Amino acid sequence: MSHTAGIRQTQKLKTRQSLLDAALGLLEHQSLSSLGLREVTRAAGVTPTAFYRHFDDIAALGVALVEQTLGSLHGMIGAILAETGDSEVRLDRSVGLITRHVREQPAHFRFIAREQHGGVGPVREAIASQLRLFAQEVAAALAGEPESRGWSEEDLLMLGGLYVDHMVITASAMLDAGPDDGRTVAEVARRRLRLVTLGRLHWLDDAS
Amino acid sequence: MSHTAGIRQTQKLKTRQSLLDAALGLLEHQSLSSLGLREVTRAAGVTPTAFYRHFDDIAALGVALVEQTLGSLHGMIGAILAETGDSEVRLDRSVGLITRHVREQPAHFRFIAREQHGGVGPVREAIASQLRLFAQEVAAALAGEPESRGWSEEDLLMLGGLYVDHMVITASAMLDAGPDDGRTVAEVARRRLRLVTLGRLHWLDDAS
DNA sequence: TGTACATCAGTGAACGCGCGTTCACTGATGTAC
DNA sequence: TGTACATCAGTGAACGCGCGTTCACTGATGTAC
Repeated sequence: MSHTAGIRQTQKLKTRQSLLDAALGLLEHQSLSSLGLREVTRAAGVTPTAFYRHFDDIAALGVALVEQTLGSLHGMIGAILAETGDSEVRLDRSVGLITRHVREQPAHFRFIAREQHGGVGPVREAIASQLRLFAQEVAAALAGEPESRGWSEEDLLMLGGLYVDHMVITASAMLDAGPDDGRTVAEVARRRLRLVTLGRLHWLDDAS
Repeated sequence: MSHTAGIRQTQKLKTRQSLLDAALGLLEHQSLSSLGLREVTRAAGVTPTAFYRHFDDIAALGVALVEQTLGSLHGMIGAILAETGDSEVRLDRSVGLITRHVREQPAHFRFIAREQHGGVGPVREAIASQLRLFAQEVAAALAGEPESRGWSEEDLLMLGGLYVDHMVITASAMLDAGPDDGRTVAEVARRRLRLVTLGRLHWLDDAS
């Protein structure tokens, strides 16, 4: 009933986090379905059997990793879109923000890009579910803008999904590119966003 | 020096194809990096050692699979875009063609979607290289259209890449969707394409 | 505060199993004359 | 066409290895009185 965490629980959470961190590190150069339980515990500095105190199997660890990785990004989208100002400026900031996040936490984005269509069902579903949430958040943010007057909810969700997919693609391209090609990737991402935004502005031009 | 294939070579190619087919089948429910050599040979009906007569390792088989899978799709894009007529009709046909291909050869598309960002480097590179080629083909086809007057080569390539990425996303969404949701996926894909096409038509509207 | 017992995160040994790779081989196919 | 030899795709046994999972355990932390 106490609200402060006991020593035991604190230590347990620390070990759990070690497992997650170790796994994320290892996943930078391989995919989840080839990640071994012993490999993870070895990197985390615990015995293989300790793993079972925290997760049923590697797939369960993967799902936890998805939630931790994408959960921390909620709100980030709203923050970008809430900004006012010239659309070109906002566009620059959006791309810049993605670039920065990818450079700061490459392993997180690599993991999501890799497992979005990877071989582990529960993880795929967890990612799809989170990305659907993101698309809804974007749609909700777009709905409040004057440019969205007259848009159906369905179309807003379509556009939100388009932006989210674009972000994932951009992040993935950033990761594949060397540090030199990063600028090129960002520039192409900016142009794509510009084109999509143009399409958005003319979506209701002609109902015939 | 003979131009007709000998019995030996014919048989060897047949076995090689068995290995590729068996692997593709197994990859429907797992990713390449967790695919075992023995697993493949077992499914193909040959001994494990026979594998080495055809490929150095599983990664090499993966690269061959990429070439076989994506190589057969070249030209398909040109065929769509070469069609004349109302843009709405062309758009419908494009989505319809993807839908059909995905339904006919789900394993091929699943493989590409999964390994595009998968854990096997050489395979990722082979896919990226093929998709770059597709983007160039699309750009070349677009260049011939009146709507592309005044477009820089760079922008055409950007748009080509956008279309290709969109196709991959659509194919992947098709695969994830049940047969019932297929219509919804196709409808959303159509709207996205429409929006991108709208953006294309207004790309040069305002140079200020 | 002190004591006696319960809980449970992490240990370490043990298991059976399938893996990738090696090696010497077989016998059908190909080639030279 | 027939013969003698070379090639080489596929075989089958054997290897050492790391895997996931089980089990009984230890000892620090938590709890009841």
